[in-house]
Amino acid sequence: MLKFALLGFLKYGPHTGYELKQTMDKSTGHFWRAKQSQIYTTLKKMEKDTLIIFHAEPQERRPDRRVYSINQSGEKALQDWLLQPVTEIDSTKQLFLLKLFFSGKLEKEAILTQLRLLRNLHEHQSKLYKTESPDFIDEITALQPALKADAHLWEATRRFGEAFENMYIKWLDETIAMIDVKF
Amino acid sequence: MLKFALLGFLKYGPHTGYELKQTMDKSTGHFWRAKQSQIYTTLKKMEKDTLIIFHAEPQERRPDRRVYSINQSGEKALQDWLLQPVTEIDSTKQLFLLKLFFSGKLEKEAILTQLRLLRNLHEHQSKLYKTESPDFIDEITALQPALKADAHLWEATRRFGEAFENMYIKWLDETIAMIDVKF
DNA sequence: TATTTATATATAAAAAGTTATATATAAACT
DNA sequence: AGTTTATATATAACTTTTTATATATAAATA
Repeated sequence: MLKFALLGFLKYGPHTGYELKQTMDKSTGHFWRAKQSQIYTTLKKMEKDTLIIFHAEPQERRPDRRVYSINQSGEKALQDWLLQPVTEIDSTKQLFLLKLFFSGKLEKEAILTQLRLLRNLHEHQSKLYKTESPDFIDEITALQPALKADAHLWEATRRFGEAFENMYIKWLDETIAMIDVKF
Repeated sequence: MLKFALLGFLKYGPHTGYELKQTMDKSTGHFWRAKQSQIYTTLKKMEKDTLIIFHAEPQERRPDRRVYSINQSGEKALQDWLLQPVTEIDSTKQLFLLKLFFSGKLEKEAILTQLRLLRNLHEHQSKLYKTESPDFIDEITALQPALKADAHLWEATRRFGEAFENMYIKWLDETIAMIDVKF
């Protein structure tokens, strides 16, 4: 699936592997990220499959910079994927829930400690979402009117993150309260 | 991480690979599942690493039933993992958000179609959570008082699923409304 | 001045997860 | 009577992802 993320970014313009990593971390990082090594190997494979091309910029005493661009068959693959009807809910692996599920034999305080640690982490994440520039849609629309729809959808994914964190913190608070009472 | 899920289930008693698959699908299936092939290969590896043992029950005209049990080093590995302080938020890959993020150039109706398809799926999932036996905690506590704490934590994971689905549907409705107005 | 961070490439090895396949019986359904 | 589902085992091949490592410069920070 990383393939489609990379095609998506390349649709906006040519990028090197390094740039794709930076861009991805900053934009889709909350719901889709990849290690640098995976990005490089996936780009290689995509180039072999002729979804993208690259031109090499020679550098002194370093490997060439490989600037990748999407081509027609890449654009088609991206479009097909975007239009392919959604048939399944994303299966999300929640490692923390797995841990909690098997924590029945731990001491009450040990369970509460884990829940409180996670609460701090989500509190922090929640603040990050809330401080992300709230008027960037207007800014982008002013500078690049062609990206107006894109900006609205990017903002929708940010709102998802915000809603997710709010839900998570509420659930943690309720679970902490439940354990306080029942354990 | 599947290793810890399997250790967790084996802590409750011996299971075959087949039984582990069934039990996992029914209990942690919403936030952690695995293919049968992965379960079998992981059990093999865990046995080699002496976290679990098995005794073979011969069967006629079939491979032996391998009934796996957790041993002391498996119990220690599980306990260490449960008590290891949580330091990170689960990184959840949301394929749908990725798709939406890159959908800015699609027609309005194409985006709305995808959002509505996903809404149906989440509506269905939400109902599943709500119809899961609400008084199973009392039932388990009556039959097996030793599992009281476990049952409360299992119920907490169910509540998470319910809260997640509610949040998701609300976000989908807001996003559909936003697109209706802004696109 | 020394260390760290950012820029920039890339590969090797291992772990985790998916898809496909093979075998076989019994019970339930059409 | 024929098909599907549930029970039960398991491997092969492949894809995806993570972890670790190697190289090298320039700029910023301590």
